[in-house]
Amino acid sequence: MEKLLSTIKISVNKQIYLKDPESTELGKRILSQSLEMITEMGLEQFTFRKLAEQLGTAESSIYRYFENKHKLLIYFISWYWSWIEYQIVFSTTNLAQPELKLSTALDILCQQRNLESAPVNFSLKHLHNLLISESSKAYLTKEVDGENKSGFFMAFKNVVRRLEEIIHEINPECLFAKTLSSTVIEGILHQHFFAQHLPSLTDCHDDHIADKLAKNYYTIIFNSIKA
Amino acid sequence: MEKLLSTIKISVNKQIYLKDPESTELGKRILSQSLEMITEMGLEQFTFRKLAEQLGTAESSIYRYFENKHKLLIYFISWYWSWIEYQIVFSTTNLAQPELKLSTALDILCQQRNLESAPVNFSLKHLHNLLISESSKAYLTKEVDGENKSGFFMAFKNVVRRLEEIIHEINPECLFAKTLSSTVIEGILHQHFFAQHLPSLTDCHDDHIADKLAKNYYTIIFNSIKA
DNA sequence: TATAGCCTGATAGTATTACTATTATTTTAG
DNA sequence: CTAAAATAATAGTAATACTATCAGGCTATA
Repeated sequence: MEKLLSTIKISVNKQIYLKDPESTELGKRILSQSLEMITEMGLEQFTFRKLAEQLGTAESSIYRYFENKHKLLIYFISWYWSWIEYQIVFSTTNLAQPELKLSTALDILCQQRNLESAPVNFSLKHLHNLLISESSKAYLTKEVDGENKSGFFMAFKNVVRRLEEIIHEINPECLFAKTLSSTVIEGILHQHFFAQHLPSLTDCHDDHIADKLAKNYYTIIFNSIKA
Repeated sequence: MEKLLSTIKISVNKQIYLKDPESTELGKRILSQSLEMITEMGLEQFTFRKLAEQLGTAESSIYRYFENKHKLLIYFISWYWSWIEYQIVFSTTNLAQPELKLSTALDILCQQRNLESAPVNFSLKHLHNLLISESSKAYLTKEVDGENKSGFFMAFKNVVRRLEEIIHEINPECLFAKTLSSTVIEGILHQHFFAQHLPSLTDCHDDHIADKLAKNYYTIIFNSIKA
């Protein structure tokens, strides 16, 4: 899997950026440095000015890659879900039992599997933390309808659809597979956040959190659709 | 119930505001007008300056009630969950069957029951929309730990605990009641948002959405904890 | 009835943010 | 080697998120 992963490239909707950041050295530095800064200081405190300072470049150079920090956020989120989808498809294709597909997909969604083999220069650990803390902000805006039309949330919707399909393989009669799928996928991220900051809202704590989350959500999905 | 509701007052943690907005005419106007403006233009576009303009007052007068718009958001969210908790407790106490408690609590959480009897001058419909679109932003910040220590999220945590208790009444052995409860409560709000803006992520659409949500989440919870 | 104090409204000011524009310099490609 | 593209440096603007000051009106108590 590692070898294959090093040959594929996750591609992101071209409307999200002005200039492909993966295509130049500066672009790559923008990605890795901004990811680190956003996870460290939070999206609200992060600005292109601070990023330019850290990179020893000009604000205007960054604006040539991304219109604003919201688009940069969407870029990371889109990249993340494309990568998750790739892993789910790669790991579940050819599995005979749909139950095994479900547990495999959940392992991937909960980051139970190894992260360290994707073909990028930025930190996947940081990316996961970005998703945990910031991803809801990407769509909870007044611009959501326009951005949805532009396909900015396609990668996320594709992952929801993949899980939905696995659910329907287990029980084709299930009438709430979309709701269950999106609830669980969002829920996993929020539970990570709760474990770090609001622990009374979750049963899944620091140690082996990915394992616990994957098991609990497996039970929730599997039992929900069995009746 | 209506009579009783008109005599109780939902109280909000005093650290959230500088001066109780329910205590003066201006304060009440701040609440109802800001609620309308936030749901209309979104939290990001909403400013105290615009609010002051609409109210025909000065920005500085508003700052005497709330430190900033984040605190105002927390005020509304806190008020909302206190009110939901009140309704859940009021409606489920003395019910014999825990399954009925569950469906009652879910009806309330999904807004399946009548909203129009709470003792306030602001719109509960707008408040619900505020929660749908903005509530996650209250805690997805770098200040979450400090604000949690100050008790700003207590009202929300209480509601999660109420649902958790009902789940444990149905099955005291359930090992993931907190996760299930917080996932469903957050999920309900997000499903409302998806129905409005990202419909491919939900099975619950416009017509009778509250009813569908309540039924689906009842099935999800009930089956999850039965095994 | 006087007076002290609080609330409000008006005005002004500051630091920061989120950009846009211009131009000079460096890098790269043919 | 030259043209074009990319970058860096500088400057500037409108808006935001406040903070500070002060005058006028109303209100509670002595």
